[in-house]
Amino acid sequence: MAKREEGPAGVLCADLLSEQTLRGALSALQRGPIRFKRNHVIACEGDSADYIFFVVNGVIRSCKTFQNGERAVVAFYLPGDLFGWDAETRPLSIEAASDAMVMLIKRRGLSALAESNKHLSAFLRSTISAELERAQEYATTISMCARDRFLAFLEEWSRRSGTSGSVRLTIGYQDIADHLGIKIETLSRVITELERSGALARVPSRGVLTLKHLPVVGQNNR
Amino acid sequence: MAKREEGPAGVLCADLLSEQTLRGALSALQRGPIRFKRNHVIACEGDSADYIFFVVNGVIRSCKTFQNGERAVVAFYLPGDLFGWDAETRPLSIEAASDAMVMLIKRRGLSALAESNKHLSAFLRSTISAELERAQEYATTISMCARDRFLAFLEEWSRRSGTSGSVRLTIGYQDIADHLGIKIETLSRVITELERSGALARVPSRGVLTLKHLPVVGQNNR
DNA sequence: CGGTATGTTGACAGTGATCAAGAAAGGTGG
DNA sequence: CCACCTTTCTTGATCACTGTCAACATACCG
Repeated sequence: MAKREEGPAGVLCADLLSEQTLRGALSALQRGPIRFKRNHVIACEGDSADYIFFVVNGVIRSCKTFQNGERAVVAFYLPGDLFGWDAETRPLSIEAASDAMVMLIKRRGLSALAESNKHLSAFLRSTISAELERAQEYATTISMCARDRFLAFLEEWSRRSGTSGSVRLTIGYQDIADHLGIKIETLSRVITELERSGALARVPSRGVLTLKHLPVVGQNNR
Repeated sequence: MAKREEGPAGVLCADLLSEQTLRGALSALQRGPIRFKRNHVIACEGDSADYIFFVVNGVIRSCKTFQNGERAVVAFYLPGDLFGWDAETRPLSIEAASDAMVMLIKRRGLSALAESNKHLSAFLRSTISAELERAQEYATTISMCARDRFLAFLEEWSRRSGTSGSVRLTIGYQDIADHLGIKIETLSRVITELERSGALARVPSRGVLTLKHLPVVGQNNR
């Protein structure tokens, strides 16, 4: 589960690659990788969902923007993640949370391919299941206070990005705040306070947080 | 999408039933329906997930209980819902939020069946996808104020239960509050205030809320 | 170098949590 | 059917956390 930035062709999953025909069929369905700059909107809420996405590098966010300008960042996708397997029309917009490279895969084509290939079919099911489980774990933070939401986020980010000890946050605070459902000022204060209490060390250079110790999450609520 | 309480055998999906062999194979995998009383714990967090569940009637909740006794209700499942397709071990506990009848289906068996039946395979994928989409829609409420969270909940409940105009809440306020990440006192106040302002009418009898009009959700945040 | 985007800090206000008490509803046994 | 008990919901007073507004600091970029 370490790094999976394997480049254009050999994409989806090591197991799947062993099948020569599948590999060929897949490469016929995919476009890219395409480069996106930070904050570029890759797909809009309401668009027809013709493609699913594979993150080669960078971070993608899926989010909803409300009429009043507020925004909820529902999820982040990291290198190796396959996502966007939604309904016919996208319920959320897909945007680059950092400079990123993304591969696009035809949804219908992949769907058809899954009909005839049971490995692919099982793989897709487990991929979606895993995302559902993450979404549900995220949902358990709804009753937590700002500090615990951030710690839960850090924990998940650390786990998913495969790093240990130090966590490199390559996305902006605004994105994190919108993901946690708190304001950026509150996020800033939380981080400052964690640093002051010695739970966290901030490396001055480039968005790198080093966590020294994680206080238990889920003890306090709002 | 109306009522789907079709009883033991003819369970999963109308399309699937047309296949005689599938029907037979499925009935070999399922147990039940089993009756559970309100608050009965059907499966615990950490248990191995040998079965998935099909709700025949009543309401099931999946939730996480924290060390401090706080609880987060991640999702409710209504009659017709198929769920519990998690990892090997359950990330959440499964409990009856009202008196309910549930069918249990062997996970491994269904998984094996899906390998050889592409309709079932596609059906499972779309079922999980739909749940993911609901979880993500739910996630967009994380930044909302108590009132808007409740309204979003009512909207979803109304849509999913297939009623229009009047919504019958067959579950307790505590469950709803824990689902929305607010305290029961706050929930009570929100409902009282909505009623006072004329947005909602409460039918005195038995947990039946009649909604007259839904104010726009997502305008205010906390 | 200046300008814009991003993050930090302070003062204050508002929402929701907490604590406490009471009311209403459901269930049980007489 | 009523008395009693338990559970669930309601309401009030107070407090803590987080949002808001504003000013400033810092980093980034042409």
